Amino acid sequence: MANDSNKFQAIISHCKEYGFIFPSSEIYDGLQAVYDYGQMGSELKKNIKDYWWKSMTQLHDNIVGIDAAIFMHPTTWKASGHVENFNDPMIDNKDSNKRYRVDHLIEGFAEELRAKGEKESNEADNLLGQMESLLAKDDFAGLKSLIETNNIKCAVSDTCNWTDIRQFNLMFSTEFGSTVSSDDEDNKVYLRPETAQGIFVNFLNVQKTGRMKIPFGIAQIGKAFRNEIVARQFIFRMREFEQMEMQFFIRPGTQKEWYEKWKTTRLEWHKSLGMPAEKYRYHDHVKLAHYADAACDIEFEFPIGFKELEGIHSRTDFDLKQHQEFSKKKQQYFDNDIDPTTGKAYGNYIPYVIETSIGLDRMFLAVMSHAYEEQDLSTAEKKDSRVVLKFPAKLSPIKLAVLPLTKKDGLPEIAEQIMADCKADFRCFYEEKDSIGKRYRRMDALGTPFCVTVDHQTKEDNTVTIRHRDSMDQERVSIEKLKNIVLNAIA
RNA sequence: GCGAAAGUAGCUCAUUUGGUAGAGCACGACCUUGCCAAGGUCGGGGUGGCCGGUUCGAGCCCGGUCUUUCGCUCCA
Repeated sequence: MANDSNKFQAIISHCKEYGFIFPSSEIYDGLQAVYDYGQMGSELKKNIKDYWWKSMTQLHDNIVGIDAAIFMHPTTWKASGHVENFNDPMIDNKDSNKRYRVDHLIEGFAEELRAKGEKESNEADNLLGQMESLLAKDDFAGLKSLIETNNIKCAVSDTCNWTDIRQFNLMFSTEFGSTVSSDDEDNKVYLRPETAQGIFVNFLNVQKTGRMKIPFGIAQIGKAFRNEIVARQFIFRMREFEQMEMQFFIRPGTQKEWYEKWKTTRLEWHKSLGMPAEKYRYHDHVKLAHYADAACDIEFEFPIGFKELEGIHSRTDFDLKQHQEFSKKKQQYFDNDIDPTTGKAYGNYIPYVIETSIGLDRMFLAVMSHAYEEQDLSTAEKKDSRVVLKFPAKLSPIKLAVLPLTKKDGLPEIAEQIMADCKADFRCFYEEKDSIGKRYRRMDALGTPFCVTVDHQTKEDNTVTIRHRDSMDQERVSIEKLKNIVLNAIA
């Protein structure tokens, strides 16, 4: 455990030192739980994105992508349940540090009263009535004094030593329009807490304009924002993060089989990157969210333990039904296929939905923490070690480093020529400083799968040595074969 | 939010009891070497997180504050 914690720290340091991830606004002491991707990190992140996008859209005939705005009509979040379910006033007991939802605390107390007798039962009704009116007015001071005058205690500490009541909003909000006052509720818009709703509200647009037939999916990659109470553990839980989601629309009654199919498909995707199977496990949800009839996580073994990486949810027709109700626009699909049991078309229905939702930043962390390796290369004569990022080649920020053995005798010129030949096809990096060994190690630390070295023999026979990151083996190949070797490895 | 620890050069760290900061790596120049890091010479770089107090004098003592890490708490 101590070791893994050290490893996690080492990864965080490595990410910063080699330009993968910086704390946000670091010159101002950073901003809690917000991070920036640097010159290497943004490449790796983009490569993960591309791999997901391609496997979802290009390799599935019936899945298309969209890119919906982060701002959405405020009613969206009433329909989705986010406004209702995730902005409860909370209160902490200072002695036990236990946090309660204010309504739960008071309701619990009322239940106790009710159990005592008729007189107390009336008091309870009175109490709940007061609570409702205070809640409706957002009168937190009034609610606190209600708790105190009734001497409502914490079940753990048995004291009445409470903090002020605070409102925890899951969603970030801002004002729409440049001249409105900030307390005007009508102009309040939210930064989306999930990308899914952008897909749901475009369900019919995509279905009709793309002439999509059920079953079909809509994929999207985008930022989402959540006011986590505690956001920590590097990029694992951030307030601003990026999701890669796919909503798959299906005929009602088939959700079980599609849920199972996507559960399997998604795990296969992870394994297709060469990540070991034992690093993954399913975690089935027992307590389901308000919109789901089945849900599981694909967990990955990070250095901080097994944690959620991707969620697969059977969301029923909850979202589309809600949007139909709030928008007063039908969210139905007409299914022309023949139902074998009735001999007639399936007709109109609101589709059911299977969601696959993976955190891009978490995927980044998974790839990074699996790739990171500190190796002891000591021999009897000499102590030696290296840090290597064993990324799958297709995800590596830099694919090929081109290194002239010396910076004279015309070797840099040949190296520049190789650069010119390759850089249109994949990311290359040129370096002529320092000893060749040092340059190899630097490339290892960035996860570059191939280094080619131009030496004096190159001038005679047009061959170079290509050095493989993981094995550190070298082989001599002709320059003209180089590009294909790399292209094959990253295909 | 609570508790604990930490904050000195880009990085990793030193500076015994308070006397105005050093090393290695990294970086720049030059020389040397030339297929797996750490050769030589020279050089640039620090208002010691920030603010205040004690003191003739503070990186070191005291108070506050910010940030980070760990644990608890919370989490669709």
